[in-house]
Parts: sequence; C-alpha cells; structure tokens
Amino acid sequence: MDVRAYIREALKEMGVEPPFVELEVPKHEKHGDISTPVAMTLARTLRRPPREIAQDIKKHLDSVDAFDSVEIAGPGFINIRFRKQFIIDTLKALLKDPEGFLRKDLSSGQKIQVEFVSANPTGPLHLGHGRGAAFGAALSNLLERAGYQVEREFYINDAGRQVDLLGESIFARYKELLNTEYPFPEDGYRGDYIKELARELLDTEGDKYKDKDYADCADSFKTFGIQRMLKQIKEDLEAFSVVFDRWQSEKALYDEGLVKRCLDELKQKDKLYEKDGALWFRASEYGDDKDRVVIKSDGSPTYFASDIAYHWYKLQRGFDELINVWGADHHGYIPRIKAVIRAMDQPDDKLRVILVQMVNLLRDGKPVQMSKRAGEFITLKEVMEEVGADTTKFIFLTRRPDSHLDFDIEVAKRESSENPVYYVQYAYARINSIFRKARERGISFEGPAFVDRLTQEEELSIVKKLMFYPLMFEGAVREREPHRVTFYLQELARLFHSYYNRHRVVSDDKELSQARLSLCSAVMRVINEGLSILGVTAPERM
RNA sequence: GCCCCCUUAGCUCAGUAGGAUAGAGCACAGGAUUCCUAAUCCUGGUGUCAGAGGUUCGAAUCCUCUAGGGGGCACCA
Repeated sequence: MDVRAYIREALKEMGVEPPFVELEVPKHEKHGDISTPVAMTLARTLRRPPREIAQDIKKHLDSVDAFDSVEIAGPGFINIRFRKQFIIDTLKALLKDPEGFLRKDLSSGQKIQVEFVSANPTGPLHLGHGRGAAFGAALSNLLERAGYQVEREFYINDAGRQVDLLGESIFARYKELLNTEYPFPEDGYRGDYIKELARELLDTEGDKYKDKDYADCADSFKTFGIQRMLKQIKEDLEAFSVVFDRWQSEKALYDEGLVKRCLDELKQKDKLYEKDGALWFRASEYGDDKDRVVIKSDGSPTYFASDIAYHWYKLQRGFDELINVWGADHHGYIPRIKAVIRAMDQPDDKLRVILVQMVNLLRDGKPVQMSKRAGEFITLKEVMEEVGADTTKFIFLTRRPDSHLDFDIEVAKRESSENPVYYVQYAYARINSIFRKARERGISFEGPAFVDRLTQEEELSIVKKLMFYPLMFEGAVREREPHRVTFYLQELARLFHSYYNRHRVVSDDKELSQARLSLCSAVMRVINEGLSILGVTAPERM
C-alpha cells in the first residue's frame, strides 16, 4: 500500500513537498478507508483555505486506479476509499513476499545500541527488571525489523561498593554457618539467596576461610558472588527469552584501562578540573545543574567515572544512536550523561533514554511489601513460574513504558482464560487448526489462490487491517513504541475471531476454501511477525 | 525548596506527527456451538479527558498555573 506516495505525487505536481504526509485510519467507516489531514496542515504555509487545497489534491487522486472514491469532508479531510481490486492485490503482495511487506527498511543503514536491564549482579532480577527486559527486547526486535543494525547490551555493575557489600554479606553468612562471630554489614544484602550462596561456598570450598579476616579473602567472596548472581541473571533472562549480544563488565572498563584513557582525554580537553582534592567534570557547562565528582578526594572513582567511560566507549564503537532503557528512579541521572555526550562533541539526541516506570506488585489488589534491604521481594523468576513468561511479557507490553503499572499476580493468573495474550495466541492456534483441517480434507495451500473470491465485508475488513500494518509499524519504529504492536495484534485477532464465527473457511467449495485459506495465511503471518517482535510465542495448538 | 513522570468510562489502559461525533479490554446482563478449537462470537452504556487559563480554523495531545499520585535531587551505587 503506498497511498502516501500517491498523495506526495499529487502534492509535487502542485509544487509542494512537505516533510511528512500524515495518514490516519478513520474511526468512522463513513470517513473512508484511509484519510489525510494534509490539506489542513498545509493551509497555513500555502495561505489558502484547506478545502481548496483539498480540491486540488483530489483532482490528482481521482485518476488513481487504486481508489474507488476520494471525498473532501469536514474542514478539509481527504477521505479515500479503496477499490476492491486494490485490496485484493495488496493481499497478494503480502502473501507473495511477507517479509518485504512487513519489514520496511527505515534505518538509512544506521547502527543502534540498546542497553537494557543492566541490573546489579548483587541479587536476583525483580519484576521491574522484567519490565525493562520485555521492553528492551521488544524494542530491539522492532528496530531490527526496520533494518537497523541493533546491538543488545547488558551493562554489568561489577565494580565498586555494591560488589564489596555482596562479598561481605556472603562472608558474614558463611561465618554464621560456622558459628563464628562476624557483624553483618550495614546496608548488606539480607535476602535468603545470600545464605544459599554462603552454603554453596562452604560445601565446595570447606571452612578454609573460617579464621580469616574479610580483607584477606574479599576477592574470593566477591568473585564468587558476582559469578553466581550473574549466572542466575542470565538463566532468568533466558527463561524469559530475552537475549543479549554483549555483556559489558564495568570492572573490565577499569582493568582494560578504558576509564583511565577516557579521563585522560577529557583532562586534555579541559573537561575536568581539580578542586578540594577531587576531580570534577564540568557538567554544568553542558546542561547539567552542577559539576560532578569523578574521582573522590580519597582517590577512588565514583560510579559516574565508569559511566562516563562507558558512554565514551559506546560512542567510539560507532553507533548512530544509543538507547538506554532505565528504571524511572534513575531519571535524575539523565542530564549528566547527556552532558557527557555533549562534552564529547556529539549531539545529545544521539542518546535516547527511555524510562520504564516502576512496577507495583499486587496480590488480590493488595500491595506486596517489597524491601530490597530486608531482602523481601518477589523475583521475576517467581512471577514467571506463577504467571508464565508470555503473559508477563504481554502485560508489560500493553502499557506505555512511562505509565505506572500495577501488576496483580492473582489477576494475571485468574484471568488467564480471558487474558489478552491468549486472545491473540488463540487466533494463531485457530488458524493452524484450520490448516490442519484443510489438509485432512485434501485441500492444500501453496500460495495465494482464487483470492478474488473474497467478497465478504469481514474479509475485506481483515485485509484492510493487514494493509495498515506498515503504517502501525512505521509509527512504532519512529516513536520507539513497541506497545503499538500489542494493540494492533489484539485488534487484528478480534477481527479474525469475529470472522471465524461467522464464516467457514474450509468448505465443499474448493476455490472459496483456497481463497479463505489465503486470507488466513496472511493473518497468521502477521500475527506471527507481531508476536515475534514482542518476544511472545506463537503456539500452533492450545 | 527545585526537577522529572503520571492523572481519560466502575476497574485496567489505548488514543498514531494538533484533526472529524474521545475508543478497547475487564467487570455486569442476556443470547449463540448438528459444521474448521466456546481460551471464541453477538447484543446491551457509560465520560467535567484532574481543574483553570492560553496558543488556533481546530487541543486529551502544545504552553502557563493549581490539585492529587509516583520518583529524583551525594566526594552513594
């Protein structure tokens, strides 16, 4: 479907080439199949009444074969109705080359890095991480299908104080198991998983650390803790079907000298200065509220130091866009990272930070108390086991990332028979079932056939919905909003279920059956494509 | 105190780049299956788009202020 091209052509002949021609699917059927407000948008620049401009555009569009009618309505909308043959032809095109139809290259060859989850390896993933994971993965999939070269990266905060605390917390539990006195660190990690780690270490390495001070064996405990936690995080993400291309260790940034090199470079460019024995970054010169300490007066780096180096390193790797998916509680951090980008002489919109709002976990409408400090929280793993990965993801992806989310475990489970994810998956399974039935009846499907036999209103409505997939796709890619896919799939599934209940696909009329199987095949392709963007499985049976 | 996000139907949320009479799902009530899966479908109605100003042909959408909810403001991570 390239309605936009027709309109552009018409405008070009009128001597106008606007940067964007807006198309919308009208809410009311009487407003046609597709509509554009472009005449109104142009009214100001052209200094002409919108309806007059619309008239001119209409003149050019009247001769387009694909259109049945072109009408001007209201203040200057141009409402277009498709000719039936055009609808059918589009269906054929979709079936002939689904990928070409569904995956338009919008990338200009750009490389994008999406960094997401990036949880501290000091505890298991919680539900908030799950939301970030579902979103980041879906966004990456979406961008990939738009032709972008996408790298999915997980940043591992395996340096600094939190890691120390992890090591010491395990150490304290280890001593506890051996009935040796050791004060539990203040701000230490109190979750039960720490006890399990201590138990595991005792089982594998025995009591050789029994009489040692923490300082003497800190590295052993830290390394062990990080490795185990990271392993668990990776397993959880795998179970959630979220994959990464790259895992960047913070510690490695130090070990490989990247932090030092980066800071040297900034020093040379006079972006850093010394004051009160500390080293500061001139963040305030690049849009931040105040300057920020990079190296503390005791000589140790702040978290910000490695973050600067990390983004410096990302830029060096030649990405055209960096997307950071962060928890909303990190929003205060945006200005200083943007300042880093600017200080490195890059446009700050090269970095796009997408904030994912916190998830409130409920059980039967009552909040589940969560305290990381006390070690009481429900993990992503537990929710996945109770609710299921597909449902969990789908719930996350039916909301904009910046909306607060109440995740009620009981509701997610209880409603399982009416859950939106099943609604969409069921449509897919149903179509598979239809194909099985067709094979039984000896009706094979090898490609579009007799599609001109599709004359039912419901059939044409479905094809029109399919025709609008690219429009939805473009918008989702442009705005980096995978949740649009989720909503689209529900609408498509609704149309299909409704059709299914009204018309039989497989019948004695072989040609009509072939035609309807063609339609089903197209719907199946699109649902499959959409679900794969969301990272949700498409089951052939349910 | 300063900054960011959110506020749309009873509930959970969409609302596409400022466009037409603001939409879904859930919940509630009634109905549909001799036939491809009833995890489905069909029929029912609901709005001070938090409030007040402004910008304009046109605002849920952009700007200002106010109220409520969440979050953030370290030589913490």
